[in-house]
Amino acid sequence: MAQVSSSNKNAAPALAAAPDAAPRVDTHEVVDDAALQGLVGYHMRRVTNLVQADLARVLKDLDLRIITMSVLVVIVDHPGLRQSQLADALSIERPNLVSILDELESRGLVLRTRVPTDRRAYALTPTRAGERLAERALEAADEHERKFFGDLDAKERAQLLSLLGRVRDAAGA
Amino acid sequence: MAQVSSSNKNAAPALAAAPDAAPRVDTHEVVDDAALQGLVGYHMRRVTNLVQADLARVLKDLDLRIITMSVLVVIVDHPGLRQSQLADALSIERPNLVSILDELESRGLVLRTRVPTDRRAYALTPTRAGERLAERALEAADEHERKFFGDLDAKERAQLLSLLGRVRDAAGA
DNA sequence: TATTGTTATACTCTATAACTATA
DNA sequence: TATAGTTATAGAGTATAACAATA
Repeated sequence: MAQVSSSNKNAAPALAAAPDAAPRVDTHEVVDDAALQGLVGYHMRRVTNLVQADLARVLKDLDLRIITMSVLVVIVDHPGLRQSQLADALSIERPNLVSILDELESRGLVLRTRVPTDRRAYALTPTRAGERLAERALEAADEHERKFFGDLDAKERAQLLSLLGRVRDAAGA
Repeated sequence: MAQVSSSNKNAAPALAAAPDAAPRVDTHEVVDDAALQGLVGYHMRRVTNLVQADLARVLKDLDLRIITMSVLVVIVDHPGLRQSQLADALSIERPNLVSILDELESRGLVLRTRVPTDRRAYALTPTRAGERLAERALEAADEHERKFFGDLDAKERAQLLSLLGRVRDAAGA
C-alpha cells in the first residue's frame, strides 16, 4: 500500500529519469507527507498527539499531568487499592508510579497506608482534597473532549471506540 | 459523561457510607480503569501506544526509529527539499530534525548540500542506500500494519481514517 | 522462591529560547 | 528585520535491571 515516491507531483517522465537524477522538488513549494499517509498508525499518532497536547495544557491549570490525573482518578474510583493493582489497571510500570504517588502524597491528595495483612504493600486512598481535584480534573477533561469529539455524534463516537477496540484486540492485548 | 466512582462494584449502599469511609476495594481483586473509559482520548492514546511500540520494535531491526524512518521516507519521496520544508511536512520542530539528519548523513543514507540560490539552506537528497533502506522500512511498516489493521476491511479502515480526520479538523489543525 | 515497592538509569518524543550566517 | 539551520536544554512518557523487606 505505502510506496515511496508515489506522490511526487514533479515526477519526470520515466525516460527523462537518469540513473542518479531523481526528480527534485522546488525549494519553495509546500512538501507533503504523502509517503506516510498509507500508514494508519501514522494518522493515529498525529491525531493522538494533538489531542494529548491540548489535554496536557488544560490539566496544567490544575497542576496535573495526564498520567497524574489518571492515577488520581483511579484511586478515587477504587480507594484502598495497592500500587501493583493500580499499575496493572493503567498498564504502567511499577517504578513509574513511585514518583507520581510521592507527588500526590506530598500535595495531600492521596494517602499511602500499610496493608496489615501484607506488610509489603500500601493501600492507596484519596483525601477529600484528592476527591475534589479528581472531580474538577474529569470535568476539565470532559470539556476538552467536547472540543475534539463534539462534532461526532453518539454513533460515530461508538464506531471510533469499536474500531480502536478491535485494533487493540488484534494486538493480542 | 465520565464520573468518578460510577463503576465501583463494591459500592456500599448510600446509608452505610460514613463521611470518611469510602468503599474500599479488596487488596486482591482486579482493578479496572473504568473511571477513565469515558474519555475517547484515553483509548486513542493506549491503542496508539501499543501500535507504536510494535512499530518501533520492528524498525529496530533496520536500526531506525519511527521518526528517523519518517524523515528518510519523506526525503526519498521529495528529493531536494529543505529542512524547513521537511519539518513542516512532518509537523516536527526544526531543532529536532538536526540530530536525525546528522545520523542519516553519517550513515550514508542522506546528503546535505548547499542550495546555491540560498546559502542558508540545505537541500536533502537520499543516496541509493537511503532509497533502498526507505523501501525496506516501508515494507516492514506495511507488514506491521497488517498485524494491527488487517482485521479491518477496506471500508472500516476508511471509516477509521475519516473519523481521525474529523477529530484532527476539530482541533483546528 | 516470589512479590511489593523502590532506586537508578536510559531512551524516545516533544518543545522553546537563543545563537550564526545568511537573506 | 526576517529566515535557515543550529545548539543547548528541559519536560514528559515509557522501559528495564537490581535491590530491601516481606510473603
